[in-house]
Amino acid sequence: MKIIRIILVEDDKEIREMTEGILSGESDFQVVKSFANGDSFLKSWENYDCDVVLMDINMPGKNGIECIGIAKQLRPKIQFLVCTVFENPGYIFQALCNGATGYILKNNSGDQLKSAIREITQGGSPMSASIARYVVDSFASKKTSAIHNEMLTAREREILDLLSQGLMYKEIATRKEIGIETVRKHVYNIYEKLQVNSRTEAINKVYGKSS
Amino acid sequence: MKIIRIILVEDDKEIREMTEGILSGESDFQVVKSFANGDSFLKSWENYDCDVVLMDINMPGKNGIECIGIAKQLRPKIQFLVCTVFENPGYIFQALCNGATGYILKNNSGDQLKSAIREITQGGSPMSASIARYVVDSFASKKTSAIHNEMLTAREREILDLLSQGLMYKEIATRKEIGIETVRKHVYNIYEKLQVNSRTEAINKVYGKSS
DNA sequence: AATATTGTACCACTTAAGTAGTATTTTCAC
DNA sequence: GTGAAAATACTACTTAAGTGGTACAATATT
Repeated sequence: MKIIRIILVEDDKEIREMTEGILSGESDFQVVKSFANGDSFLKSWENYDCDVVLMDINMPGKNGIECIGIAKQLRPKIQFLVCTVFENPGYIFQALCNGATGYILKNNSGDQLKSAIREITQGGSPMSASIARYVVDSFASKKTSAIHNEMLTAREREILDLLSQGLMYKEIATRKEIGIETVRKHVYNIYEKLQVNSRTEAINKVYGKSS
Repeated sequence: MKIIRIILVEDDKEIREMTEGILSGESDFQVVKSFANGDSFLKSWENYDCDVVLMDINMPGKNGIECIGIAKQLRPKIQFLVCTVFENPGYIFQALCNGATGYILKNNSGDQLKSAIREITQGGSPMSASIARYVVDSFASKKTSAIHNEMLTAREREILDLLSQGLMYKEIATRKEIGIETVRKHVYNIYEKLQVNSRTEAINKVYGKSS
């Protein structure tokens, strides 16, 4: 059995020790080091080999999100699992953008924590139910774009897609095997339908700018 | 105990009947209707009250993703749980954008299917491990933008921001109270640093475009 | 069969964007 | 205060993008 080596970063002493207790009861877990705040973590975490870092967010000094941002770039293979009481969407997305691969809430049971750690080492992304819902909902908002899209014909959507990739008319013409003048006309029609008058405006209108 | 009413959409007869069997064994589940394809689902699904729609993707006629897009707009409160063999990122994001709240793979066990259905009705977003990882990774890629951003000066980032909004050089010049030639120069420098040669490329490079 | 839509194509024109230099001033760090 | 970096400004030029027509063939739609 492969041992999962874990670093703990948690400022609350009681929670930290309790977590250590929960994890050390498992034969496939090994807590190699605990840190009481982000600053001390950043100072010496690289001296400890590990697979997973269990990270609190709210801590004196550098917070957990910043720590992840810094540490993930140095060791991209290490999985960072956020464990916090904060269910705030801002924190969630920041953490994920900075390189966290999982995000669970502290009110989860010990069993859930254990399975989250196992899941994250096996290519999953454990999230508490409400967190996952926030994440998934962040995609749903982009649906509006599709509404605008319905005004466009299939061909126009294809052109718009290439347009959004930054291709020149010439390149679009080549790819679609049509004349550049035809591309020009399609684009003209697209802009008219979308009520815009430049490539960038069209992209912003359709492919959105939500987050 | 609240009964969860379920609609099944699945073209493979064997899988459909097996799923019905699994679900009907639970006292809190009730399969109110099964459809063998997207077209027949769209035709009459509104006649059946339900809480959750379990949706396959690959089907003759309209596929599951399209069905979700249409149905979710009519009844936003209903939860759509995709259940498919496809682990393709394109499908995943399309499904979520169209209104799916969960996405699980068919190789999941019956128990996992059951808990996914319960989770989705309780405000969660069940995803198979690998699916969740795809979703989470889609956020991480945006971090790279910050790296590129660091190459730019504060002023250049301001210009780039306006650029991304589709403003003309003239407008940018007015807003920043500088000459249009200066804008031109800034943009030139930005493009050089980002190694691109058009507005759209720059935007794609910095403000993401992963999916 | 008649009509509307869509995709294709061309022309002529205007405006905006991008390229590449040089030069001056401001600002910030040392 | 000197030097480096950044912001500003100008000129000159090339290329791409956008505007607004017309026209015709291939598909839908009715």
